[in-house]
Amino acid sequence: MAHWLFKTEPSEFSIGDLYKSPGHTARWDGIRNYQARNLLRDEIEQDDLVWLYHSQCRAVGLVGMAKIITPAYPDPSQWDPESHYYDAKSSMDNPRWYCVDLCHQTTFEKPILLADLKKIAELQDMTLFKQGRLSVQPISAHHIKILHRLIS
DNA sequence: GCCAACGTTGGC
DNA sequence: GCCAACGTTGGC
Repeated sequence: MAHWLFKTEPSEFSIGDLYKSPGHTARWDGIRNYQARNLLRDEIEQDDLVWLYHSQCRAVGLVGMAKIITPAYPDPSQWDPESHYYDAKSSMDNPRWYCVDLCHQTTFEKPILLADLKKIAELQDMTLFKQGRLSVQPISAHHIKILHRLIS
């Protein structure tokens, strides 16, 4: 079972919003970056775990965990002209963008702040630091061990 | 709000 | 296929 880091801007959709969603479950849509899309569509599997990361806010960092409860499926918002995520160039028979559904698992008592992650030498080769803008990232087993220590 | 880094677009 | 221009992301 793999672990992933998903970024979100809490002003748009926070871990609290996920918790408050029906069944603590929500669609993770609006991914519009090809590298992130490829991970979603080709690598991510049902039951994988997601570490949620809040960006563009006062307390930037990892805020909790969720589980992927569906395989990737075409993101319906790409065909919705009313949606901010509408993509006129995506066709039904060749969908360009994918999404998954997530179920909230835990919200950390205290977030693991980016400022603290930066202080841990063993974490400096995380994708988070090497590809700062990628909104869907793998987390290696080695890094997971270290992160688990930070929340226990 | 600023700005650096990065991704996308489009003319050639 | 190159690359300049432009748009977006995200920490601070």
